[in-house]
Amino acid sequence: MAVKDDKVEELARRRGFLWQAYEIYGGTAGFYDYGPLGARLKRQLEAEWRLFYSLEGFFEIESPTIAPVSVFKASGHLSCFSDLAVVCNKCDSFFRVDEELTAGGKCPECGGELVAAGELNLMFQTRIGVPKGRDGTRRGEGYLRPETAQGMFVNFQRLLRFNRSKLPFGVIQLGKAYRNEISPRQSLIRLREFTMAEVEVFVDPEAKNSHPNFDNVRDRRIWINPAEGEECETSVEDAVRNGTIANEYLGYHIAKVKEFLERIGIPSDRLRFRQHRKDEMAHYARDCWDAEFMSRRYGWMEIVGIADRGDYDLSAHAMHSKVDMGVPTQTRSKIIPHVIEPSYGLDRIIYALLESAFTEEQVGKETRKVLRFVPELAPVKAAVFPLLNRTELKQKAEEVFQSLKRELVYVDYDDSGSIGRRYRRQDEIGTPYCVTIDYQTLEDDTVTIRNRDTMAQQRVRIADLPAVILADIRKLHV
RNA sequence: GCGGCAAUAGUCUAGCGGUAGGACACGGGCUUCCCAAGCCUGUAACCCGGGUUCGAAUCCCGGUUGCCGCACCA
Repeated sequence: MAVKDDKVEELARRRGFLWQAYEIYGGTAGFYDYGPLGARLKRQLEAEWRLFYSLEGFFEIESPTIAPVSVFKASGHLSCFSDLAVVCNKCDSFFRVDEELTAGGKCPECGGELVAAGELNLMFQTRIGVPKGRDGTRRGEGYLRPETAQGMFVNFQRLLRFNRSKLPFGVIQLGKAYRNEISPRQSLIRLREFTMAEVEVFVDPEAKNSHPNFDNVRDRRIWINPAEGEECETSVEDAVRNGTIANEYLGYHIAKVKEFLERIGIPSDRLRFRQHRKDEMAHYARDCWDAEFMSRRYGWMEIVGIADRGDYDLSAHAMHSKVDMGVPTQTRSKIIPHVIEPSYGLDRIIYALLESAFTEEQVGKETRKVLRFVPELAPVKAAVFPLLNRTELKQKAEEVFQSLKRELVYVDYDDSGSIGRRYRRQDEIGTPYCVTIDYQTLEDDTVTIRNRDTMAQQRVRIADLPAVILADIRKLHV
């Protein structure tokens, strides 16, 4: 609030998309509220995502957000998150303990002495049930999940049986995850509580190079930034064949991620796929590509991670739980499937959507601000106005409003101020269609539909209104 | 976490020790036959807690939040 805000974020706050959480108590960093329009935008994004992966034949589950410590001992999150931290007693610089940096060592910044600063744990810890046993021992140690993925791995046996013991199959999960970030910043980019949408594809490791639908994506063009070599545009097929992308499954899902992001309105010229270098890869990953969005405000930012997790998770849970995660095969002994995981950060995608939808243009002396959402995601699908503030027009407009609402649900009515002002209000929240009732309507039951992007109007019969608007919305779904 | 800077209506801001002002937005009314027009009118703010002072939005201290840099981002 202090510094002049970015226009997109100012609009998002003013019009009810995004608010700092717990504002009346001064706010809490890393937490955001979605206001009425933001929540609607997000719900619709989630619906599109479900639809997209359900069409792949994947099934959705919903696991708890709290898990006992044993899950994270197995997954590696506990040890990878619980490193000790040291702090310099001279300049207060803060470091994660490693071979070079230990308590008693020298600060690389100023040469001061490093002292232990406690545990650096990025997971929120909690207690499940009564925190102490009769003998005084602590128990019920639990954590808020830092990713939704573990819920799918720990249920692998159930899921496999559900799929009648066949590979491959895909499972999706959408929900909150929590990371106690040291310094959350940049609005929706680094939150402490955020929404993930994760896909786990379980595949026979020997089948990773023969995805049944690879033909559908082989010619897709993608911008890649590989760990070694130059950033370039390439086809999915070439990147897989020359080994830049490790296998067909990974290539296929990179292509699907791009398809989804384009569908929801992220322009492809602001998208690239960047490969992680060995030293930045997560503890579970063999290969990892980030879908990155070019933000005008923050530069390249990760919005989706597509990882080849190998058999890391299933093997780890098999070992810790002593439950067999193997899958019987016809010709070989049991195998542990590999996992290909596209993991979407939905809040970051909401930010990317807001930024890429936002445009300003000069109309006469005024600046017209428009959020050019794809109609599927627009939080208000249509608005109905009486041309003038006259009883007979208002009555008719109210009728049209009520009937349109039954079809489209998310419809606004507005009779305040001039017609131009009302168009602008709707432009600012991205409403794709504005329906205006004028005197001709009273004579022949036709209205004008005004298009958000072109500002052009067409006259249609009231009876045809829902069909005309729905047809336009569905056109985008081919 | 560290350092620097900042915090005034819904939004953007003026004021910088002595009655808190504007613009836009928003509500009500008038006007208006299609793109933020005009007129009248109304609502609305000094981040929180301490201190200094006769008096604090203003100065000092602490906290919170935000921005920038460093670190962190499994």
